[in-house]
Amino acid sequence: MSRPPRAREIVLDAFEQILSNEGARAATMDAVARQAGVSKGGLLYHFASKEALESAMVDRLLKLVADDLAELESAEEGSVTYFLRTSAAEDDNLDRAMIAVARLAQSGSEPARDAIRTVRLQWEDALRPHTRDALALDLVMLLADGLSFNSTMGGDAQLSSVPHGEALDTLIERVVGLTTW
Amino acid sequence: MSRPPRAREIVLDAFEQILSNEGARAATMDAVARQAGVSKGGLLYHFASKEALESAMVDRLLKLVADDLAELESAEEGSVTYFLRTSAAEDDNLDRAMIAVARLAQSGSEPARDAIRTVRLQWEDALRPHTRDALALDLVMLLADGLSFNSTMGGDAQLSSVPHGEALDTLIERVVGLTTW
DNA sequence: GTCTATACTAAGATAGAC
DNA sequence: GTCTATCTTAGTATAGAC
Repeated sequence: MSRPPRAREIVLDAFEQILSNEGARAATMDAVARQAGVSKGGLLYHFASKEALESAMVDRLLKLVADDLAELESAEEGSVTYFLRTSAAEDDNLDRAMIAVARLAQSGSEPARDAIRTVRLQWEDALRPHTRDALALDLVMLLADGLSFNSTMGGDAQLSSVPHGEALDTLIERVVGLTTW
Repeated sequence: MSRPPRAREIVLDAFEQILSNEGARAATMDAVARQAGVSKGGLLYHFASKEALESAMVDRLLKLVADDLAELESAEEGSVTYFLRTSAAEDDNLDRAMIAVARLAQSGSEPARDAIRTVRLQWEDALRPHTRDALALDLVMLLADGLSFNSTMGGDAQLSSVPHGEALDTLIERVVGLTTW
């Protein structure tokens, strides 16, 4: 509690970064150790196996989502607007963790897939009181899934046709108008 | 042209199936050969490398999308309805190929990622004439991304909260009403 | 608490028999 | 055209020095 072990976080950051930038295939123990600036032995002191590393990544996501759910409830702009806006982001801690865990999930990690499903349900429960009806909630969730999916597919060289900036703001505004009171 | 090589397709089916059901990590040459009922040597006669196998999978997707774009144009129910309905499907050839290539993309294959982006643009271009404006088109595309994303995350043990059946039909109907003439 | 050295395993690929 | 056998490399993990 007093002071979190720092090296663990650095290693986890490295794992997250490689997963995001290069995909699960490239996220080997070796690559993670190199990126984190520690030796393979050093890595394995902190995380005894790859599974342990993945599990820690999932835990990080769950923690960040718990924080986000609190944010969401108190968001000045409204919960749904906040949710959709942040679903499109790529550069905060939560989204990086989300992308990393999504990559693990698609590569075959069951715990990662469970986590993705769990956090989706948590967000859905949190937004239910703020949306008109079940249909409106479905629309909001699917839209967020779409935005999130495009974040994971984007990567560096994106320049895709997915709305961003002002177009995205307008879209969110419209959808919020349709789904909330 | 006269008769397509049958064994190739069987191997490709096996690859697709393992990618969909177990993820990219499990889709090894060995596993594909076993599933296809051929030996490793036999597999490598048809596909000289894993890269060749992945490339063939991408080609299959591009081919199926080309067919789908033709279907979409002539769909009785309307292009947008057709598009959204099929984006939620999981059990036709196109969707299986889409899920397989999405898994490859997330695991780190650049060609797979390019393919996903390409087909998204193709669909977007095809739907543009059928939607009200840029914002409506964005909404339709993101909704389809969300539906597609949930297909890839679902897998066998789904039972998730993603709309299906009648709820999905209603949602699609509403969105089509909002985005088309 | 972090490193080097090394063992073990699995994956991708080749050679050549049939 | 498909198989068996084998090689190489890369990835995970262990042991033990520092």
